Amino acid sequence: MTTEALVPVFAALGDETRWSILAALGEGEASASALAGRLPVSRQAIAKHLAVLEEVGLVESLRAGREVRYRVVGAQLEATARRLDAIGALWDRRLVDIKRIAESL
Amino acid sequence: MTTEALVPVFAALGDETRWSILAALGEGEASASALAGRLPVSRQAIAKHLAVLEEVGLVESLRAGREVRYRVVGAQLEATARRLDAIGALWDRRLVDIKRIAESL
DNA sequence: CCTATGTGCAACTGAGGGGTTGCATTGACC
DNA sequence: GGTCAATGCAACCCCTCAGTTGCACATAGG
Repeated sequence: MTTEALVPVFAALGDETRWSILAALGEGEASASALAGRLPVSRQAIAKHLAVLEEVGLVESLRAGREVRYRVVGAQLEATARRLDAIGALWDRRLVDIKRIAESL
Repeated sequence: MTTEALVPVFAALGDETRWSILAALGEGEASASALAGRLPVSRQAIAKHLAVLEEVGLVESLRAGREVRYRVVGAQLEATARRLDAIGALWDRRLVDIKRIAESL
């Protein structure tokens, strides 16, 4: 569930409208139509965004009769955050190494 | 230095070529021309990417005579990771609250 | 001084993505 | 069964952006 490629996740997070959707979903599950009532974009636009978000695991869907409710997946955000932090630490470590080498000259 | 809007940072991270650049810079400082020798894109394309990365604080530049060397900023990645983790935790907490409410019925 | 190399600026092209409208379909409810 | 609301699908527009080429400018080195 967390083995997804991470670049597409960032691409998904690099859009203001999708953050609006995530923020709205953060206050509780909602369907595409319900979200369309709260955001200044059409239902189809929201449906596309939800498809993107679900593709990268930031959101999950549940059928409830004729409607499809979406829920935010905090775990995916946290997993992404951990990976990002690990990479940053790696880069920092390398810079530290270079500095140490320079100081030892 | 870490008070930047975070959506543009994710947009910057949502591109494979930019990750290639970051990975290459992770092995040490380099100029745009040097990077162009290692990556399958033109120098100007890399220059544009570096401008984007510098704009969001993921990279910093240093003039060295006639060339401009770029360096990755691990701290910015880590700061972004922390913010991401905080948001994920918020959403998780809310889901927990909902669950607790449901169980108390 | 002349040449090499590294940058910067500008214009252009092509593809992808955000957004829209319209229509078909499916399921809930009287 | 008929109606209404929610979803799904498809075509389309527009704009952004990644990438290119071409040329002008600056600087290190012989």
